[in-house]
Amino acid sequence: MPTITLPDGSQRPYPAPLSGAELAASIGSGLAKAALAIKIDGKVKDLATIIDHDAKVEIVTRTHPDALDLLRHDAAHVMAEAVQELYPGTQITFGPATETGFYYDFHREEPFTPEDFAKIEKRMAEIVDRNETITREIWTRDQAVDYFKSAGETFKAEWIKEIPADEEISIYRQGKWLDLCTGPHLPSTSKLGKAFKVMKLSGAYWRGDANNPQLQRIYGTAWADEKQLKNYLTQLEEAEKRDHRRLGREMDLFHQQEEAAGAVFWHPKGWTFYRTLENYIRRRLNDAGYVEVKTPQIMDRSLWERSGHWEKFHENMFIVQDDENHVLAVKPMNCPGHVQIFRQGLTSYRDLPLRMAEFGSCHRNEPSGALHGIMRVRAFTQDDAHIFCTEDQIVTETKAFCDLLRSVYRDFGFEDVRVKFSDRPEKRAGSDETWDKAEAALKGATTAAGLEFTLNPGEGAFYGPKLEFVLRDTIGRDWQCGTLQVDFVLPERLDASYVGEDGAKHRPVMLHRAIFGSLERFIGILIEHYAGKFPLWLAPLQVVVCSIVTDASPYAEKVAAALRAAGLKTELDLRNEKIAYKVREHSLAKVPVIIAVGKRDEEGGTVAIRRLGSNDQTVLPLAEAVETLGAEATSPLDRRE
RNA sequence: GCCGGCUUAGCUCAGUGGUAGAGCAACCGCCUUGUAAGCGGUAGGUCGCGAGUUCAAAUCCCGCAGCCGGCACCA
Repeated sequence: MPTITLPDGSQRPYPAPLSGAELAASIGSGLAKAALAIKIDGKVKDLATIIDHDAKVEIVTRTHPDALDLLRHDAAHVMAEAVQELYPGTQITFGPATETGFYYDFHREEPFTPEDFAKIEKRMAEIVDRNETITREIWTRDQAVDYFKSAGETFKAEWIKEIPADEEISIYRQGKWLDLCTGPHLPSTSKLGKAFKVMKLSGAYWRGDANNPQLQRIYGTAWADEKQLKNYLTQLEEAEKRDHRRLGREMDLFHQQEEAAGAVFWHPKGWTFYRTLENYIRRRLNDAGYVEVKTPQIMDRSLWERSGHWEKFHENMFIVQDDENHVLAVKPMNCPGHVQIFRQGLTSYRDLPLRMAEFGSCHRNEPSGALHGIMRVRAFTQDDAHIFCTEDQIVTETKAFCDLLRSVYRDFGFEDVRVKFSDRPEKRAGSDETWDKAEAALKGATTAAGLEFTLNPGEGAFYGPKLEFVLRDTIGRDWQCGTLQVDFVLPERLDASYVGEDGAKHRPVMLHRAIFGSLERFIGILIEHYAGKFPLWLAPLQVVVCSIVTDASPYAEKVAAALRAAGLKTELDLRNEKIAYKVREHSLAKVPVIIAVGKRDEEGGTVAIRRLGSNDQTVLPLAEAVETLGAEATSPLDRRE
């Protein structure tokens, strides 16, 4: 005798247990038709699920927040069925829903190619039209293993053996096709609809391990209706337009070339931007009580051996050998160098915390497949610093860092910042006691800083646990930039010590921390975040002054000089071209302010200002324009006061 | 590093075995112009690199590199 509570709060008693489909039908025939699944006490289940107890139940239709996951998971199954029909001998493995769609990993000797996509999509549409009923069955373990083995599905068979004994083996059948799956699923393939598209192809390792065989992953996207699909595809195009590699070229910021794979050639405008960023953070660090240092690019192997980097990372380090057979390494990080500075002379507890910063130019020999524009490079610069402090100071230093970081991110328009806490990895240095201490300290400090975090188990650095700061850009993508890592290991290994109040030697704790992470990557993120349309204070070129007629050239020069005197990065365009031509060109180059001057302006002492993204102009007296733009170009550093 | 794709002029791209093409950009003229492309002309390429097949290779085969999309990695 279940009593069912619906989302509107109404309660319905039923004389006997009933399925989700029956429930939907009892509420209305329209709902029965639209129903895809039910959500019982917060869990999405098949429509065929029998409700035999009092429960809160929602009918999941296409517009329900949980519908997309369901549709996408079904799209994965429908695609797998299509692929197995089209390419006999292909083995199925896993196929989950993703944030924007789904994928399915297949094993097949012959590679799929993008030419297969249309064929697969067509067959998927046919399977939708066939309206195959989807049913759930519970099999015994042996039955399932036997079945998949005899069907030649070795991956599935292997997987079943590893499912914990107390879990049900559920099989979903649609038409002649079936898959091992926990579900839930739609009642039939027609409910999927046709708002899906097979998108791309890639390799993926069986169970995510590079030692395992490689599978072929086919990705697709799926939506509740055609409009959503179209909308998503448009969004992809928009994201492509703000690709930093494309904008970097169009805005003449930087280039890369194959003789220096994984490195950046900064052009004048790009380097101006870089320096703006560097100077900004330099001042923020200075204000926060950091000192800046510079340590050697190349240091002897022995130092890297002592620090522990050699053992763990030497394959990813650039190694050099000199004439006298010394083996050296180009620095992949700055911490060992900073410890060397710390070790010079005696340090008192009164000197702590010592916050040592460096714009450290590092090289890491990243795997070729990892490189990506200026976001993932082999030569990069960190806004790195190490805070040498006592254990007691971890909490206040962590809190101060978190505050600084959030304030910096806000200056770049990033309001939404999340924190991940990564604890001890399998391969690590230091004793379990040390790790207990480090993890407890960092957790305590994070909580004290008023931050919420999600746990990222086993993802810590080899020397200590870490916080990772993830920011969200204007188009909703997440980027991990900042980090703070507690390290009890390196001071020990490199023998850093300070003299305590008690006159005895103690080990300092090191906090490794960065806000941007890598300047190169952060610039890439900013380019995409702003789509190249930088706020005035960041723009590497702020104003272009264009003459409308040649006779106005002297006045244009005067205007440009006045802007430059006010500190604005200004260029002159005196070319013999129509003003519309110049406006178009500088707009495409994403110059934030275009000033056009002709005879009228010269006579009136005015300028016509056109802002990027606007089709209007504002005519202002020159002095007023200089003042307005000058104020707007002020760095947030000077606005703060 | 692994899987798949790609690489032709500065950029975007056409060209599937028979003398390398287009648009835009560049350069040179004309035009003196009021807010997103005025007009005309000129120049520009060892078709990523190397080796092979062929009378003949941008095109077919092999190797390598780089890039793109993922996977794995990310101190």
